[in-house]
Amino acid sequence: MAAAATLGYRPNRIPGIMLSGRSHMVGVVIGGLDNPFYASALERLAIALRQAGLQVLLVQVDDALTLDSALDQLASYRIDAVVTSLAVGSQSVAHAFSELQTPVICFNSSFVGPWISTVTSNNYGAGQTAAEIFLKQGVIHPVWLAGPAKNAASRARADGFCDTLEKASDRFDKLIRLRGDDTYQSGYNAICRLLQRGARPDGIFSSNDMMACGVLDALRECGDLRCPNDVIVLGYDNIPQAAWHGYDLTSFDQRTDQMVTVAMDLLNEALQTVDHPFSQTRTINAQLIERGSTRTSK
Amino acid sequence: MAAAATLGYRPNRIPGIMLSGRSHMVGVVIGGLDNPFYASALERLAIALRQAGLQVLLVQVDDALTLDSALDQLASYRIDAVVTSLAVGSQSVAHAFSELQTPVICFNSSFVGPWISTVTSNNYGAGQTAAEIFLKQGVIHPVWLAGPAKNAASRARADGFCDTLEKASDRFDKLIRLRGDDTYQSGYNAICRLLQRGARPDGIFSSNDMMACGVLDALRECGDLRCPNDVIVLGYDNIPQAAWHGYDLTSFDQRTDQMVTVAMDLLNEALQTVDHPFSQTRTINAQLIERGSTRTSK
DNA sequence: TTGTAAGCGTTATCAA
DNA sequence: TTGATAACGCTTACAA
Repeated sequence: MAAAATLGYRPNRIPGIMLSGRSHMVGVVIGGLDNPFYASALERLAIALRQAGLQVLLVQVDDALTLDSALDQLASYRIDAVVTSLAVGSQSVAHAFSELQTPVICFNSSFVGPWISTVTSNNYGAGQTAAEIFLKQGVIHPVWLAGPAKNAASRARADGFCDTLEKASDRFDKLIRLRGDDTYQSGYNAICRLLQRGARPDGIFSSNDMMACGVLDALRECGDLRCPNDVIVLGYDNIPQAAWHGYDLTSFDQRTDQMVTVAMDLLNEALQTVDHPFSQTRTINAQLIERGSTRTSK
Repeated sequence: MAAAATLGYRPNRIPGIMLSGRSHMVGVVIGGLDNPFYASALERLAIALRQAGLQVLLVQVDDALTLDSALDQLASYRIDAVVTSLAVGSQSVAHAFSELQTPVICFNSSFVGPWISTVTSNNYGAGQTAAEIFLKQGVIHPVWLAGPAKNAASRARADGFCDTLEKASDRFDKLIRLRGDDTYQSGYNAICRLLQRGARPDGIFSSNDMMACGVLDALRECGDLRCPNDVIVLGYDNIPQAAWHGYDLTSFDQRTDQMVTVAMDLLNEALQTVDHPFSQTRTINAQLIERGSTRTSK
């Protein structure tokens, strides 16, 4: 032991990988780290994985092409599993994951396939809650600001929101549907254009907080509608900026801590059922964080 | 080949690691992903490493204890090198890195040691530039909002700023020095307290953008000073939020793209001089991005 | 050109 | 309890 210490000997884990076929490495596939929500999710996930004795092999993905080659590489390193928080995904992505023959845990995304498990926020339910808030606050001219069409979570939020609005269609004007790309700027632009067209919304539900921040800045700079007195704004993700005094944005918190815990449970289960496709879905209720952007004294 | 395709065969890279001793994996040690600057730096770094054919073994570190055990694990996986963007670091951290006997590239941090190379922003020079802007804009009551004492980059910015102010000490009131911890809230609190004490600063240089956003919100909410007419504000990092309409913050861009390019150069050099300590330092000039928070018509 | 064998650093198994 | 040996899946060097 003394000799080992002086020589700076470190046991080599590589041979063990060859023997057991388990590398104790997990591929983590991410994209869009510029959204603080994903950055924070990655941080929590990395902590949880380290505590479980697993290494994080990080793969940054911007398009489907890099994903394919990245997955090939992950497979070559004999990773035990893949965790991904890719929001935007087609069925071809799901197919690429399934071909790995390795457990895949989808974090807040919604791929389906034999090896794929999912932990997701209750997007539909949150959409319903948003609609109920609009009802309670007496909103008449509602606006829905969607994320990219490929974002399944955004679609589910829209469904819950629209279905509930329609049940009370006598109390609402026709819903205005806008589309953004989940960035601040797209939220800003969408609302500026809307106001320039002369629309006077009194309730805006944004598919995520980044766009909602853009919405709030657009309201301040274009037109004369004031939040929350003339128009209330609701976001999703509860990013740190939502709590900044300049925004004070009501938002749905996805409770990433719970989601990570559940993801780790799924991961452990999947790792135990070795070489067999493992597929489960778990849903976490988002938690409404009420702030100034919906606080009106009407 | 046909058989390989049907059976889903993937070459195994693990034996190659044993033979060559090179894993083509690079340990990336990060912390504080809640700061968008670090999230974006990580994203760019991950892309560059993948393009260089290197895998990213991610290590999330919150304290020195996890660092030690994490480095042990990295060593066991026979990583080729370490890249870190840890902002806060003592000499004991540098020692832990050096013990790895593996090339370490410090990204915007400043550890010293035989195996350690560094690429850093020209913090001192940016501090000078900030002081010159204050001079030009006729600032009389300057404020410096520092980051954590352990943050070497923040100290260097302070040095450049203070040295230049002192050279023109006849034109400035005594510099007020505040301390934050690089978070939004600490910037907000620092300025609220300052204004409550009755101070009337007319120029605030914040060690990073997160705190500067807090500063801007504090100015809006506490006291009657307006930015930029009564007080100008300067940040560092040029995070996306600095460009948001609600902040419109003048900031120094560290040009992470250039820094990543240089870091990759250093990495390649270090990987070629195998088994020999490699140590170099490169500095990148930060670029001033002028926005509304310093645009005054005085 | 094709084929065989050694070796990488561990773990695990079986024999002494 | 201890010690020798096979095995993991490739690469490489050398022999046929």
